[in-house]
Amino acid sequence: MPMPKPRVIYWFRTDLRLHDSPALKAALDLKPESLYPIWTWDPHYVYRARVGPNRWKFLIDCQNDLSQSITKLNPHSKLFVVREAPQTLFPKLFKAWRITHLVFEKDTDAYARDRDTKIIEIAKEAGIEVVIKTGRTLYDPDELVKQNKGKPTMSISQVQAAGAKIGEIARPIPAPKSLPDPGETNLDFGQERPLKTPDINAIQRNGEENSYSTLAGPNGDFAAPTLEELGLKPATTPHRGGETIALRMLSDLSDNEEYTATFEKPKTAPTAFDPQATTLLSPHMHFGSLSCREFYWRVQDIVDKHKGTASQPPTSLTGQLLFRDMYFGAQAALGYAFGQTYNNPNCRFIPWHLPSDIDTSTGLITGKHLTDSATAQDHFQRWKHGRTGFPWIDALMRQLQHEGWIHHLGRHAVASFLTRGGCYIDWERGAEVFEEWLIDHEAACNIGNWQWLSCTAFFSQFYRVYSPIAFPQKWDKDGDFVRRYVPELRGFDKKYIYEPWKAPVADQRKWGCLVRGDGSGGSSTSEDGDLLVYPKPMFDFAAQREICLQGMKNAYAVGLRGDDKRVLDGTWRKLFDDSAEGPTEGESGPPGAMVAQEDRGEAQQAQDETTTTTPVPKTRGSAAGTKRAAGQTTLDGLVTRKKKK
DNA sequence: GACCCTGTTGCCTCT
DNA sequence: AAGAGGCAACAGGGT
Repeated sequence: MPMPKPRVIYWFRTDLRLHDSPALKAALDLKPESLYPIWTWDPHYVYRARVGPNRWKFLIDCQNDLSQSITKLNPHSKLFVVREAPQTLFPKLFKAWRITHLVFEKDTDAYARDRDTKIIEIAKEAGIEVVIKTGRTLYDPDELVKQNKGKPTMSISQVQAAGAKIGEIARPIPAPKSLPDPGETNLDFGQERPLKTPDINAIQRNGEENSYSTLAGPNGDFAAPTLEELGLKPATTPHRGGETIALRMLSDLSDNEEYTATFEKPKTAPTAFDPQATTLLSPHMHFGSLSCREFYWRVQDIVDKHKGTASQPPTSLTGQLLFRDMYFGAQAALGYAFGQTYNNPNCRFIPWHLPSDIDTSTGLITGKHLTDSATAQDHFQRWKHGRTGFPWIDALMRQLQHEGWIHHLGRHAVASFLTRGGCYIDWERGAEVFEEWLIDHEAACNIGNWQWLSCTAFFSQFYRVYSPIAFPQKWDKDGDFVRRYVPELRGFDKKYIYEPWKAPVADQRKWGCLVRGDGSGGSSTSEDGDLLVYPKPMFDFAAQREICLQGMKNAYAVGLRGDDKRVLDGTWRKLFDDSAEGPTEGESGPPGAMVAQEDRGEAQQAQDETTTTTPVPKTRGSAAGTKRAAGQTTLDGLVTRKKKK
């Protein structure tokens, strides 16, 4: 019996490009009779992962651009976006389109591994040959871990040592010059629709989510969806996706040889916004609209030309990619546990405020959090929505929400502020907000960076606290960045731009904005005329910094990791004073840093904004009262609390 | 065990 | 005006 000619599904995921795709090359090397470029509409992304309209928009840009590029190579082809989960869709497609091979790029994200394992099983059962190639990172994360003695990669030197053992980073592969036709694209089968609830992205929508109404979309043409089809609110980001744009941006970068060769990340300005000080290529890296090897070699060839004056990893441009690989290696080694403190052997345990709710049957965080302190909950909301009263922090958070991107050092500033250097709130809360809003959200990098900045893993010098006043002044003495994103303060003298509450009220009036309240009334006009309002700072930063330092010092001295038995069973509390910062009262309690809470119905929980729950006083134990009365809005009186032992 | 060095990106004061 | 040193001090790897 002659071998059937290959009929191949190429499954696009986080590799939305034609240039330098090792997996796509493998598909073409099969010399297929038919090649189907497919995107499957995974309900995990639609309903379970946090994705705001800006990242959706970037993804759809990438899909449309890729589809057009495919059509340019073969007018009969395009990106076929099929609106069903891959687990149920593929068996039907295999049959209907007489598929022989399934090809895709390896993905080591925790969820992706689970999904792909299942897909491989399904394909095997259907007699389909599966071809998987590494291509998302410089090195295969699993190989990197293997060469790092099987341990998660926790420093750049480990990555460099393990990478050296693997060998030279591959040169990019040119884009294909032609693509085979797809075969027939009949859909003579039913559509399996996912459960629409729980929908973690309900708050992102202002319309009905309709993307599962038909397999091939509303026009039956397999087109990429629109934000309207997804029922999403309009996107506000000025940044655009797609391989065409990414390659142009890379060319613009490499045209500027001096910038490319001498780039040092810590010297770039987080306050620059027109244009930004860094490459803006991170979202393209995430969606694969630019290959990391394409970027690596374009830069490295320029660096080699400028020996002597060129910057070196880790601060150089290629160094940034090494950090990316480092975080992928850590994630590949730890799986789901990488994304949380609970049960994570690599992560320090610190009893932050607003701890994650944990499903003890799976050992995984649920995506909800518990409110141990009404004050912390208020701080969190004010941080998230850019009304802390610290202009530098508020400007960054507003830029993040509106544009979906902020400079790396800006991320440091807001992350330090939320966790170890300000609010003493769980880094997992911050990571969730970044997941929701960043257009370049990469799970491994986001989680890793939050652990870094909160000093729970990768980094430990917690006494290096970022000041919301001094830090931005290194680059922006005049406060132009604040004026751009916090327009209420546009008229303020530079002397007060980072500390507007210190300005005399007469000057505040003259400059058109009063500093008062907590920002809950918005930034519109005050009751007395045309004056704008900007909130007072939500705490005394210097005092709060001391509280955090003491808390960190104490937690470090206790020295627990996330997988310590005492963390798992809640008895870690014995090791902390009741008065220590965080939900530390009593000697035993719920797992992790969870706090007792009243039973609440699912419906009630779903009504709360994303992950928040209403504050509930603790009832455990007689001595275990609330350290802070619900509704308390300042930390006055706590700042002089004496040190533990 | 003691010491030293390194670690992408702190702040403040002094020179 | 850029750089050094003090601040009170971390982990991890090497000797």
